[in-house]
Amino acid sequence: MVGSTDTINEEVSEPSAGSRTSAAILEAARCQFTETSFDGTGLRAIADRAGVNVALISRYFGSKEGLFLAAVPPRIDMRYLLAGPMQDFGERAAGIMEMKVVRGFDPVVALIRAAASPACGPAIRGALDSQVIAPLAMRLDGPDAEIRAGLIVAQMTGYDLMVRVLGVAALTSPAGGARRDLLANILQQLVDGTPSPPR
Amino acid sequence: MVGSTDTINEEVSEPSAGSRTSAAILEAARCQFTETSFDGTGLRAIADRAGVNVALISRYFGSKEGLFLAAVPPRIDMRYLLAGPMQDFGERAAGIMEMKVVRGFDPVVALIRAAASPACGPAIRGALDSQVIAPLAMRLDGPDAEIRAGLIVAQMTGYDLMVRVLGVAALTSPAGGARRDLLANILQQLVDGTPSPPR
DNA sequence: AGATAATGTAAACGACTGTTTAATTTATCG
DNA sequence: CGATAAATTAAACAGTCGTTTACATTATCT
Repeated sequence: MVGSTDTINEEVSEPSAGSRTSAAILEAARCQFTETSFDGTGLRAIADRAGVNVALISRYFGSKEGLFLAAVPPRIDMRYLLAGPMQDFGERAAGIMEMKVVRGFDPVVALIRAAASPACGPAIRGALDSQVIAPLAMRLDGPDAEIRAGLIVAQMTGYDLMVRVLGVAALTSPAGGARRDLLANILQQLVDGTPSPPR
Repeated sequence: MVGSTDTINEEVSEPSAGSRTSAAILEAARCQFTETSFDGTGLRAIADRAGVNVALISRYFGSKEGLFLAAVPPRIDMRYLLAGPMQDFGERAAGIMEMKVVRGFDPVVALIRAAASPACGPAIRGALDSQVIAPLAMRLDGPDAEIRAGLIVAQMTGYDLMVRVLGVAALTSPAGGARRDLLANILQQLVDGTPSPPR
């Protein structure tokens, strides 16, 4: 605080003890919120998973909500999804949806589970509106761009709900290519703005 | 139990006191489970809402899970949706999705909220598989009927999640006709089995 | 009426919730 | 080293959770 030379021998590669444990809490919280919902997760379960005392959670993150917002911030990275031409959006999106989770933490699942809780719902809705639907709608040509963007997000979220939260059989079987193509196709139709179809 | 004449003056129009209160509990539980999630709902809240003692819930329904299953049975009535020609499925489905809830109880919202809870997830997945996706897939022609049925359910569930649980702006604005037509259209494309589109 | 079963009530149960307090250990630095 | 600050701990806080128990009330029926 006095001068910059005070912490000269604190290497950047060695974080302080506090930041190490807070990082452990964050990772444990991410996995726990993914597996159990926001309401269904107890602070003790997170603390035990992180190998840390319960009181440290309140100390570092103030409250359970504060921990959740720090661990699973309602920020969805749209850069990859919106990069490149929009005529390949369906392919890109379907590719993302097929990805498996590597380390127990699935932010989408955590957010979907938290969306069921009235405490977190408003924050998630706001993030979805401003960070996902609005940017996506801006990239869509044709009429009713916002509605189509909303339907795209609905399809993708519903897919995640079916596959990753519920584990519905029809979409979890290793059908591979066909499922991916169908998903890519239907999303692309919403991007292109399906004309009133030939009846 | 002895004879059928024992309960001769018990009119069918006047239910017993027990069934009246159990009905009150059920209605209160339905509304409460719709508003709050399964985990987030306390038995006291339900009892107060029904104007009933808490202990009666355990008496009549055994446990909280028993009450939930009795109040919000994971049974989705597919008769209307599957009645009539499948070339009008999109229209019928979109019409259903636009319906507003009348009396605080929205079974779809309650089920979606409950799906977030690991306790209820399996039951809901099973019901979805056997009662919704499978019957729907059986009515679909063409290849990958199961996957397409799953995607249809994903679209509809995601839509409900966006609109009725989160209240996303892009899909709640009173755009009316356009939204309904787009939804009907995209669902119908999944029914018809969208051919690999002209690229 | 009197016995019997059904129905409702108040209170307590132990277990868990998120959070706070006070004491203790550990590290940092003059 | 001794002082100071950071980090950690165990314990307790007041609540709520779902459920159970023992008791009171009310209806049912011979």
